[in-house]
Amino acid sequence: MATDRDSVLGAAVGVLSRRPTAHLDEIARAAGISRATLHRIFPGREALIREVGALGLRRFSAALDTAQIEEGDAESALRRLVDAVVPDAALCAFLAGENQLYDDPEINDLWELQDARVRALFLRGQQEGAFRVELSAGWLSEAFFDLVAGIGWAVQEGRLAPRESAFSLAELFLGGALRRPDTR
Amino acid sequence: MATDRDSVLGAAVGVLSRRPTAHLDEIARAAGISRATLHRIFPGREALIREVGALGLRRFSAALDTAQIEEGDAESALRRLVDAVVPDAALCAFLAGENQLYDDPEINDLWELQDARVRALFLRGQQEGAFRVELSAGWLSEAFFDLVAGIGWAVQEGRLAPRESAFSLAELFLGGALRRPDTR
DNA sequence: CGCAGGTGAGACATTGATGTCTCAATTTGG
DNA sequence: CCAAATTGAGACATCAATGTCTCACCTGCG
Repeated sequence: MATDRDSVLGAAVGVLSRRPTAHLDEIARAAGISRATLHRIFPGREALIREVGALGLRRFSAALDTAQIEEGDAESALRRLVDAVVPDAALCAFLAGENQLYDDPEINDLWELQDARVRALFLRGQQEGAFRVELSAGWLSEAFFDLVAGIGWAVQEGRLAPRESAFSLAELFLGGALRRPDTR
Repeated sequence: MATDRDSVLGAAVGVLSRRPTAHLDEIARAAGISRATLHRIFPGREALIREVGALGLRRFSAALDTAQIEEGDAESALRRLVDAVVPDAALCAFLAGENQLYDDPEINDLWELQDARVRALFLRGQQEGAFRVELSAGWLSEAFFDLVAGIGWAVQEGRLAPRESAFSLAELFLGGALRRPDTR
């Protein structure tokens, strides 16, 4: 039963992260069920969207836990976070595109909580001297999420190999595009 | 007349980049005109969306021209591009969120053209030894656009000061989040 | 075999946004 | 000052997506 819901949610993510306005028909077909059954599982479109959003936030939160971002040095913590979050990049892409979700106070609070954890990581890294202080922790946090979403889109549309995605994200975000003349 | 269209398009961008599904009522009000007049200027919602998309691509193309990205060393060219594109970041945010636009072959071709120019810039930079070769030019190009869009959203929602936006974009994208132990 | 539960297909009704029209009010231009 | 043109407000019609219902069918199970 729970498996059923989750598999439907997974299919919904695949469709909605690309086209947030996809019809229920399309989502149902992607999930391999009929529109009637989709309605039996989720009372309506709004409920479905909210469930997908909630799933995304749960997964993101779980990734923060898995990566233990509060532990160890900040750079290593961020690298662990990249590895933990990349598998759910499509879900993050959905979250990034669906601003409307944040009208819901419950969703919004949950998001604030996770975002605060990421900001704290960057702030800690700045205090440790690992991250640059010229860029605000808030912007680092937001840009990180933008790039995670970008990874999700690129992988889904076949522009980026899944195997390369974690490396591409971590290296660009941490090291930037410029080649370092020296480097240890 | 042309001014009229453009000012309406500007207002439409402000609304649509945040909520791509905003009603025509809302867009008309944001533009300070009635829904009837909006309809007189643009035959329908689809036409309006397409016009906004076309405007975005024209502006982006103009930014590439202004920055003369084919001239000089790649890093400087990219810094010029950042300065040129940041004022139109909201428009880029709209383009990034409206995947549906790329169903239109005309829009899609125009996009391909601009994207190719940016990719060429990164490729050139890699050959010059300025940009890292471990990251594909395609990914650099895409990530750059993701961050431009992120700048657009962050500025619009007041999370980032407009004055800081060009700096934040250029520094994060070029130099990454890590503090460089030495630097030149 | 027969029954219960769940599913898919389709037929509706409903709803909300969009497209179209009219008309009075205002502005523009001579 | 008057005529023409433009606009805003509102009343519809239209249309597409959604929500709801029915019913036949299959599947699993006793």
